[in-house]
Amino acid sequence: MAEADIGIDADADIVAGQEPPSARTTLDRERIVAAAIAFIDESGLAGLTMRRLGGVLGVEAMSLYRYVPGRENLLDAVVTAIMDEMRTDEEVLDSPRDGWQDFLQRLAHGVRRVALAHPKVFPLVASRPAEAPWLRPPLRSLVWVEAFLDGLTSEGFSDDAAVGAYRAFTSFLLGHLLLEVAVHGADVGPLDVLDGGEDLPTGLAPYPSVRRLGEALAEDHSAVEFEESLENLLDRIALIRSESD
Amino acid sequence: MAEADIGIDADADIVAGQEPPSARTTLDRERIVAAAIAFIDESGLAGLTMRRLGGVLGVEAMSLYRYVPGRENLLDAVVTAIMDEMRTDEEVLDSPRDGWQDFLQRLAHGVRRVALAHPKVFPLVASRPAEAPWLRPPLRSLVWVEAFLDGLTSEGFSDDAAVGAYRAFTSFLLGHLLLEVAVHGADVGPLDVLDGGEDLPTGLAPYPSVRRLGEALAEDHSAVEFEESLENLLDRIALIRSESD
DNA sequence: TACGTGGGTTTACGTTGTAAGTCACCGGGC
DNA sequence: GCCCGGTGACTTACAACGTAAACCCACGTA
Repeated sequence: MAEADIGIDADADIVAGQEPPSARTTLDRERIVAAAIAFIDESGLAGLTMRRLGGVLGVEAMSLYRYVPGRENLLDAVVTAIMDEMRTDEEVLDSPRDGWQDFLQRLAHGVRRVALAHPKVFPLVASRPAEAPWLRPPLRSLVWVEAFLDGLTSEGFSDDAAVGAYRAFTSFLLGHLLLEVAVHGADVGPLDVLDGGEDLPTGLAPYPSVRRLGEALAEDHSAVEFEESLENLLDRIALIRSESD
Repeated sequence: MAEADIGIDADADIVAGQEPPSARTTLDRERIVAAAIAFIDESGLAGLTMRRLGGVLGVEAMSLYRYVPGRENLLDAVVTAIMDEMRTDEEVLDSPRDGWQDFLQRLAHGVRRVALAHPKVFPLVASRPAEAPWLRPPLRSLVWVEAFLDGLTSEGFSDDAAVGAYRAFTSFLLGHLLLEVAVHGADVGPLDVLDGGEDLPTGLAPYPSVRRLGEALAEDHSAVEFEESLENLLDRIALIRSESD
């Protein structure tokens, strides 16, 4: 940043009407990816185009291609970037300190925080093809996979038990968070507003149970369900651990 | 193109070489949706365009719009269509017969069969926005939601218990099947072949655990994991059931 | 024979991702 | 001072997409 005021030089138009303080340094990959995340966060994945993304960065679409090979690759970068946010999450540890349960609890909550922080981005984590079978969503970063496996084996898990735990853990997180984020109004396109009517009584006469339970079904108990399911998962993992001794 | 020689009457080509009895009558929504599913099955979602889909149906792209409002709507139709396949699945019951455990077992396996039959389509089930909070993926059909809820309440579940079970059930299925289908090579684009090398030893020196466990991680134990997790889920649901008595 | 209409085609437009070429500036050797 | 390569943006161009609108033609019916 820095060169706030420009005296004489050619950037007169910049002086005219731009973002006041920070401003027009050069582009770089990180800034692009961050802008993409912000864009998806508020306009949805469908609304993200190279031209528009260039737009918010004050730049022509083609300029992005100097730093990003293409849109697909950019989306990949987006998913790894949001998972990287967990590295600055104080609650998440990179290796067990107070036992593996605590370790996994923190990790799970970290992922959940990421998902809730970016509900429109999170489905990408699941739908992007993984380039390797060990990079299961939503833990799509070698760093975290390594942390997971190493963490558990250091806590007395056999190799097989660690792998089994990894599978169960990812499967649980993916399912729960995807649904939580979806009900939270996730993937809705760029500009569609949900009509004010939360009501249901349209043509579901033939579905009496749904009709009767509709209200209960609409309630959002994600948080407690998450805790309970996670607790249950940890029990199962404890079992896996003890079985392979 | 296509209808190379036309005799006198236009139906000559039909006589020539079509599906024996039914054949190239007019288009209709069902045929279009079926073609879309087949197309995605073998070329991936990314490859599906209105023009190409018209192509395989021997018709111009715009003709589809007489039966389908647009691509988005078509994709929605695709997901409800594949979930409808379960209705012809003999193993799946539409109401409990030998207890709710059996009922849910059959339902779960039915969904799994659908997912495995259409690995490239299944992610759509998760990523399409649900128009109502009670239509949680992957059970994205009122028919099945009703069957689920009614089935459980008829087996002595309280309303709350049925709803809780529904949430746990969908969340489990979604997570597990999405991952199973993903490792099975799901969303890969239209024409990218996975390179023959299944090996891993590229640049993951800093990840010793991943390196060591890579082989184990690549193994596919989805089937048994599915059974075990499902068993565990049913236990949890039994608990939910008894708690709210 | 005339007609309306259902089912398909043609044409056209705006938007997308991206390959290729171009131009403006800037810092460093003579 | 001058030149000059390189970097970082812009411009142009193209094929493909989704889809609106107009059209066209063969048919069943009157």
